[in-house]
Amino acid sequence: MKIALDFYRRPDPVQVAHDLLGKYVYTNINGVLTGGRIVETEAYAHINDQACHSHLGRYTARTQIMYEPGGVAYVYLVYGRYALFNIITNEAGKADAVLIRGIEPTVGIPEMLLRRGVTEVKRNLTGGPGLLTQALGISTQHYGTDLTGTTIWLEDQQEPVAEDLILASPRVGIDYAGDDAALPWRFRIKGSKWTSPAR
DNA sequence: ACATTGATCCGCT
DNA sequence: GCGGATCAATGTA
Repeated sequence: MKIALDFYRRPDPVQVAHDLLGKYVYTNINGVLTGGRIVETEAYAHINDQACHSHLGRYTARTQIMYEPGGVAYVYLVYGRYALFNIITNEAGKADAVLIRGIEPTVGIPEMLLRRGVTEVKRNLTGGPGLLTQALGISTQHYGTDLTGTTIWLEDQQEPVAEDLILASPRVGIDYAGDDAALPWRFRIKGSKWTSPAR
């Protein structure tokens, strides 16, 4: 089942990030299907969260898509090298987002190896936010893509993740956010070898 | 128009 | 465990 808009438009991005674990993300780019199971996410909120690009109503050329109704892709370049794939959540004007940080590859593995320029199926194929975008072929040209369309979409395969397998911890790489960096808004499936290295 | 800064990854120690 | 790559977006003037 493709995930419908009401899933993304719920008001709490932390809940959406939590619920995305165990779901599947697919891309069909240049006619090639690739995809995998989501094992790591992070939530960003537009209020009371200095780490979020839209915090306190910042509205710029980069962040304008965040103010759309939930269910579109927010892709941006970080450190001049890596595209990061976010899902916009909540209703129009409430610019929340969930960053997809890690997936377990399931479909189109040969193509993903090719795109990543590696030969082994191990963590550095899709385990990390800048890596899974390369593997899935997601780039900044997918900024604003409708996630209920046929280029990038998510599916619920009815494989819920047991609550005691979900690890909530502080987000990484956002020291500039002050106290908000301590919020436990990073979700991982315990024991998955496809998440970012432990910290 | 210019200077600063990252929601990261990789290679070397 | 640490530092460098590398550049678009953002803030400041």
